[in-house]
Amino acid sequence: MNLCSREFFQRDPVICAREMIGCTFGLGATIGIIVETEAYAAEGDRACHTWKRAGAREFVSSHAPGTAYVYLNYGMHWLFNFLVKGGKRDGFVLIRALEPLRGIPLMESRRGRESIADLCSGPAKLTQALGIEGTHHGCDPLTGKGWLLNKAPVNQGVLVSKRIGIALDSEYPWRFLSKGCPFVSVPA
DNA sequence: GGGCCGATTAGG
DNA sequence: CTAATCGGCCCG
Repeated sequence: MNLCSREFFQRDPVICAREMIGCTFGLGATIGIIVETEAYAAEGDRACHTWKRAGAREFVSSHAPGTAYVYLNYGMHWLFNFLVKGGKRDGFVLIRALEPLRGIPLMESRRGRESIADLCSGPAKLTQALGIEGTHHGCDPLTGKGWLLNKAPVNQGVLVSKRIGIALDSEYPWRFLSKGCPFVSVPA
C-alpha cells in the first residue's frame, strides 16, 4: 500500500525533494529510508536533462507526476528520479541515498559487498541494491506492483547543500540530506 | 557514421 | 587519480 499520494508530486521539485527525506522507498523485498535527494527543474536549470534532451522534455509532458525517470549514466549506472509536475515548476527529484531497512542480504548480494554503509550510499548504488534498471523507466511507483513509497510523518534535521557532480548551475542549494546520517553519499 | 559528454563508481 | 562503458546529441 502506497501512502504517498499523486498530489505529493504536484508541487515545486525543490519542495518535493526536501519533503522526500525520511520517506520509505523500496522495490520488491528491498526497502530503505530516503536520506538524500536532489531537485532538478525542467526550465532554467542547465543541469536538468530537459535543458539538452528533447526526449526528457517529451517525458515530462507525457507522463503523470510521480512517474519513474530512470536513465543510464556513464554507460553503466542506472539513476532513479521521480517526475514532479503540476506545481509552480516541473522537474525531477533524484534519489541519491537510502538507509537500508529491509532485504539487506539481497542488497549485499546485488552490490557484491557487505558493509551496510556502502549498500545504498549513492544514486547508482541504491538502484543496484534495489534492482532498478532501464526496464523501470516510465513505471509508476505509486501504483506499480512491487513498489513501496510511504510518506514520512515529519522531516526533522534536514540539511541543504549544493548539488553533487554537475558542472552547470552547481550553485543552486537543491540537495537535501538527513542531518548526521551515515548513509548519505557525501557527508555534509 | 564519428566524436564528445556525462546527476558515478571501484580500484590503484 | 583514472578506467569502465553507452545513450543522446551535435555535427557533417
